[in-house]
Amino acid sequence: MLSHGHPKPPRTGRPRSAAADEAILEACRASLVDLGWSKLTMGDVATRAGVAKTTLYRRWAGKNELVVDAVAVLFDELELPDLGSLSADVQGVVLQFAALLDRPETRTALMAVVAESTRDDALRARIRDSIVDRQKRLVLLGRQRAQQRGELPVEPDEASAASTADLIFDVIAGAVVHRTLVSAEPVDEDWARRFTVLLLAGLGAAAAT
Amino acid sequence: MLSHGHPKPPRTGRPRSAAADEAILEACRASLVDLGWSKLTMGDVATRAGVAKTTLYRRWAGKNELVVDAVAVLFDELELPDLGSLSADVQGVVLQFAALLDRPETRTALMAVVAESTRDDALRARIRDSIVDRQKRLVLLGRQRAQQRGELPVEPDEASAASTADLIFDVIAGAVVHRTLVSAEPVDEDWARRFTVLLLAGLGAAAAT
DNA sequence: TCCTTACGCTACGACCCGTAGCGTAACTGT
DNA sequence: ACAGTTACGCTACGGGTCGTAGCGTAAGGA
Repeated sequence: MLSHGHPKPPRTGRPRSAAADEAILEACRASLVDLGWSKLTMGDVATRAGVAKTTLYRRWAGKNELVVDAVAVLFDELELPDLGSLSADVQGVVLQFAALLDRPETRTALMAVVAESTRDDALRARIRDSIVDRQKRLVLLGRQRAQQRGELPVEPDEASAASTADLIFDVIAGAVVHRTLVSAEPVDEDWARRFTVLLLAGLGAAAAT
Repeated sequence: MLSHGHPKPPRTGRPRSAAADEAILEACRASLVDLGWSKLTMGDVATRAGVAKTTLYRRWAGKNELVVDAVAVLFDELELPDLGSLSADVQGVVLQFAALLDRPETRTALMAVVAESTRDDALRARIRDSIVDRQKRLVLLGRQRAQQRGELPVEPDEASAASTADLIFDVIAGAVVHRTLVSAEPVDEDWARRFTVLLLAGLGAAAAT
């Protein structure tokens, strides 16, 4: 879904082509694979999608916004499979996130749009809404399940619970991204297992404090 | 030092101006602050540095390589102060790294060049040599000190020791970068303390495995 | 002094940007 | 059926950046 709170879908005139929307996003992802972020151009995406360049500019302000929407849908497939234990759940989501970062579209696009967002608050908000929150949801859901299983205590203080979740989220997402894109080494089962052991042990200690 | 193993410094002819080198890198950092990564141009850097645009291209292949070198020197100031305990050392290096990421030059440049490096192996090697290894050095030094203090056991297996160090490095650097640039929330003393508690407890558990 | 390399400067073709203008297509209300 | 409204495709354009070539000059070394 790319509805970002469109205030006015006008009730008259020719409606926008939903097929064109999907064709453009698909063409954008293909262009990311072939050309990468830096060499991707609006004209190329338009040509691949079979639409006019002006059509792109009627829907997106520029390259940044278009790529965020094109990549965001890939994060929809992130699910938290209930594997029976917190350890297995964490390991599963780590491997799932790593698999997403293995795709050439996300590799080249994710860091680039985050870099752009350091000077563009609206872009950062768009990334947060359509990408980051989708990941953070998994952390919150995973904690909830662990609490139901009795693996984690139910924190009474709501504010501290939220900041702990933020901490966990930054550690998980940050470590996987750094391992994949900076260290450029694979996130395999062995790494995921070692990381999960470290994280859960740390979680227990942090809760005791 | 920006010597990247220059194979042949020619022994004849007019030597390159070292003053121009420094002026260009300084101009590049200033341009990053004012314009950000995406709007930074080679022409603008040349004008600020008071040199001709062709002089830039004689030394750097393009914007990516220039910015890496311009930002790399900022990572020279990273030090591991001996604060007496592993906990204090980790906390100190986290805050130091966060302070570096608070600078507008690094905020806008670091993620951008990493994004570019996903499609450019030579660029990734340059980043590794001049930036990543400078950070990783702190992790190795910190572990060495902790082992001398008896806070960490000396691992007999060299391979597993290396991969553990890699894991720690990705967790620390990844979490700080993600917190700062993706979550866009400050790495203050409280966050650093909570993160350190989590990391060290996890480290102990990982060593026991 | 000659040779070699670096530098500043200008100019250039190529590419991409983002927009304006226009004719046409699609859908809506009367 | 018809007029009103919006989307679309297409062309063209000024503006900007890229990366390079060419030339004359400056700064060292044999």
